[in-house]
Amino acid sequence: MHNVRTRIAPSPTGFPHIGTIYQVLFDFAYARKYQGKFILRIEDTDRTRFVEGAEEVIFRSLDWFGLTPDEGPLQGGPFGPYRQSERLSTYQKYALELVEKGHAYYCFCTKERLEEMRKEQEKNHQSPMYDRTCRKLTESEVKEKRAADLPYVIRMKVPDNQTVVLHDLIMGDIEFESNTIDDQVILKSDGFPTYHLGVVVDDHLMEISHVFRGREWVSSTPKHVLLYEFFGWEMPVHAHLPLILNSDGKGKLSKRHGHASVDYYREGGYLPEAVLNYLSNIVWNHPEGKEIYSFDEFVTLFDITQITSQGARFDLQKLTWMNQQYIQNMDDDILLQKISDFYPGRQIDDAIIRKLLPLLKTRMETLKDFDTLTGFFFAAPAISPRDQLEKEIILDLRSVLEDLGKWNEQEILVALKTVLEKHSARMPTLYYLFTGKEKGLPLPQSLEILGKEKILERLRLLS
RNA sequence: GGCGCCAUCGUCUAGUGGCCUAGGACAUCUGGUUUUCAGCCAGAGAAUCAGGGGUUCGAAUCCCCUUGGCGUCACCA
Repeated sequence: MHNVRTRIAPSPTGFPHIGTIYQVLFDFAYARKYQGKFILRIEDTDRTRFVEGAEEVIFRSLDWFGLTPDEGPLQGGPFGPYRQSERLSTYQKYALELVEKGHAYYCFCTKERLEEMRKEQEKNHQSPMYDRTCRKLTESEVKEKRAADLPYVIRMKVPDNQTVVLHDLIMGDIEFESNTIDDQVILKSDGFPTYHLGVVVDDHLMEISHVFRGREWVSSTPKHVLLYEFFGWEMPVHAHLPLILNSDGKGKLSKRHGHASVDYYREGGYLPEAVLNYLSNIVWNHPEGKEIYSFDEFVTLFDITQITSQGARFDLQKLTWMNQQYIQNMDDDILLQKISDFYPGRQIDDAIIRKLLPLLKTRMETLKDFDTLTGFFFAAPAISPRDQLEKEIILDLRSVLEDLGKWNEQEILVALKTVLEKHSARMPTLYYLFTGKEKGLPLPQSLEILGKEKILERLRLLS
């Protein structure tokens, strides 16, 4: 096998989809596994859908997951440029080569005509396909139209009655009848290539060895197979990954769902390693049945031919559970770092948080929970007693805590219990009085950490 | 509709002809620990392996059909 080179080829048309990361996971892992390279190529060939700034968000997202490419627009490399809009002349050259070889042809049909044609076909219950009108044009007719400066596209000339087979690493061989394949446009009238020409040319030129992509691509892959044949190039190994479905099972995970976006996780306090773990686990199983495993472990153990063949529904609940597991088992120093990274610009007292960490770890599902759990440590909640009973409890609390000899967890607990018993109240009441919420971090430890002075002061303010 | 893919608990899956009266995880429910909430521990319910035919001594596992789901049919990727 020659050098492993994998790639992700997103188009900058919006926020990065979690499905893109799912693909990159395999690109990246495969490249690491075989000491290869992982390449990022920006497929910005659709000017109508181009979104300003989308490219930067892609870079940032990959970095956040630790899936930084070895080659790409940012890091450069020997196969650049890595942006398709900067490679236009290349595609034009190859499109022309195909025309010369008789594998492609000029098409002058207008959009209106094509639309009408499709309508007609649908009415007659035929599958919509280009009717090959321009394929019949003579050389001189083409010359004439070109001279008249008519807008044109270049289409691939799909052969008749041929079986096109796709060898897929995961799915095995899949056969297609060439008669069902459309004479796809490969070069648009604006001089930009379509996806089909773009990928094939670039994957070849960039010496991509393995293409991992979603299953939604298999039906257009025979076109790519043909293109490789036309050019006389060796086709990279293809592996089509099972789709990630909406949690209701209806269709591909769509942008309608907030959690389809990579930002949802970063902003929601999810850990990239947990997300990656989850993403790999929905289609791959650890040989020992483990569900929590590191990316490195995944890299050494996974076998691309052994991943699941079914589309998997996205289960945010399970991801959240995994995230909680990661937090719970995380080294204190690392967690501390993650927390302060998550709240940039905030002055956080490391000493206090370090003491809270053991209490926090089993209670934080995401880093975002840090705020709700520890809020009252940094500012007294704006509350007041809700009834006469609470007023009395506060008074008792003040005197009992004031008299406390030692300010530690055990003593505080005894004191709290005394007050509780006297009024036959329950813990949640105290939680409300101290934190503004009826549940949270263990109270005795929390009060100890916060300190006697602060606590008494707050009680004074309450009464 | 054409073409292609897929089909095991609610969800993700294990399972590659006998070890399966189908295992694990999430979720759900119950009990225990306990200062609230978590966590942890123990346990329960939950899949006639989509349905129907074969093949075989034997099928969740192999074959066929049906059904269902998904994908795709653009000068979008």
